[in-house]
Amino acid sequence: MSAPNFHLPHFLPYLLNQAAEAASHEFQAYYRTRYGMLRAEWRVLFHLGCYGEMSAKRVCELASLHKTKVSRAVAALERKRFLAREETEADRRIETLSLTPHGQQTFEDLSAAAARFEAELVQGLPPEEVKLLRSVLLKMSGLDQKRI
Amino acid sequence: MSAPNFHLPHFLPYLLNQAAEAASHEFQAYYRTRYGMLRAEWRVLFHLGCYGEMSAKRVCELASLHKTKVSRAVAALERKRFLAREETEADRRIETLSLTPHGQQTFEDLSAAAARFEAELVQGLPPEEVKLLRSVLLKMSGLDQKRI
DNA sequence: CCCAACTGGTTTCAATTGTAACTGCCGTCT
DNA sequence: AGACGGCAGTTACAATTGAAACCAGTTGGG
Repeated sequence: MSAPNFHLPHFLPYLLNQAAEAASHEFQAYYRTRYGMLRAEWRVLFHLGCYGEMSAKRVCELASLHKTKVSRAVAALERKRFLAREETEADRRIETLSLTPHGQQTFEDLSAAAARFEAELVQGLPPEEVKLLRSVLLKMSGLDQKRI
Repeated sequence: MSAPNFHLPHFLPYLLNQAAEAASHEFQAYYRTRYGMLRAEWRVLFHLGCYGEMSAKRVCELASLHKTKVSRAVAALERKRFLAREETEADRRIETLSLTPHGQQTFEDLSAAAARFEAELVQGLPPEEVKLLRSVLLKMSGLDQKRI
């Protein structure tokens, strides 16, 4: 009935969102200004870069992105010649996506940048804490369940 | 030069975003379906509920929300009779925002729900880990710097 | 074989967001 | 006083997103 004395900066979903936003900020500025990419676009690019070719559907599942977002991201990446689509023989509904050399090169630049930003982010934190952080986040995100 | 063997689910900004999204999901469904609120709206509501009346500007700073988002959220909350604005005597540019009784009651319901979702979220995790998680996120988000 | 139900992916349309320009009010310098 | 610059908050317009309808292509039961 009376105010339950709720303390906002202890609320995990809020904390996670704020931390996520703060953590993504610099990287976002990098891929936006340098390659004109949107969030969904670098995610698709990185999935193909990290895991090799796959269908749009698979990207949706792995990245927890809605199919319309992926559809548009793929269209944009194709327009910019970062990826190519190929019709699958066995099932003509499915398009196999893969990076072009240009896309591959861009992925390499971006992943190097990502590594730098991450290093900056965790500098000052004890490695133990970072390790634990990763494992907890992996569990909470459900990313540990997804088979690649 | 060659593929730096970047592993996406180890990349903290990505992990944080995925975890944040997963963690917010249920609570989001709750305030959306039950009160038709948007993200910015519950954030404004919670700031007023937790910290008492303040200006829109102050909400922007504390919540790291852009002023247009806050402006629209305030308009929506006012339309739904959750908050009231009052012109400040000293400086007529500033509007002091405060919850109506109805808004207060809604805040109480939502914060109770939030507490339940959070409990569900951390159940299974050792309290130590949760404590550490919070402190790391607090640092990374910059929320620990903001004076209230 | 054939049609209904389903699936991968796209498009359409409305709702949400971001950027930049705008309003009215305040403070200061002259 | 009065005018220039700055600030709180709003609005207009374009870009992004989400929900639902849509289009092939595929599958499975009769």
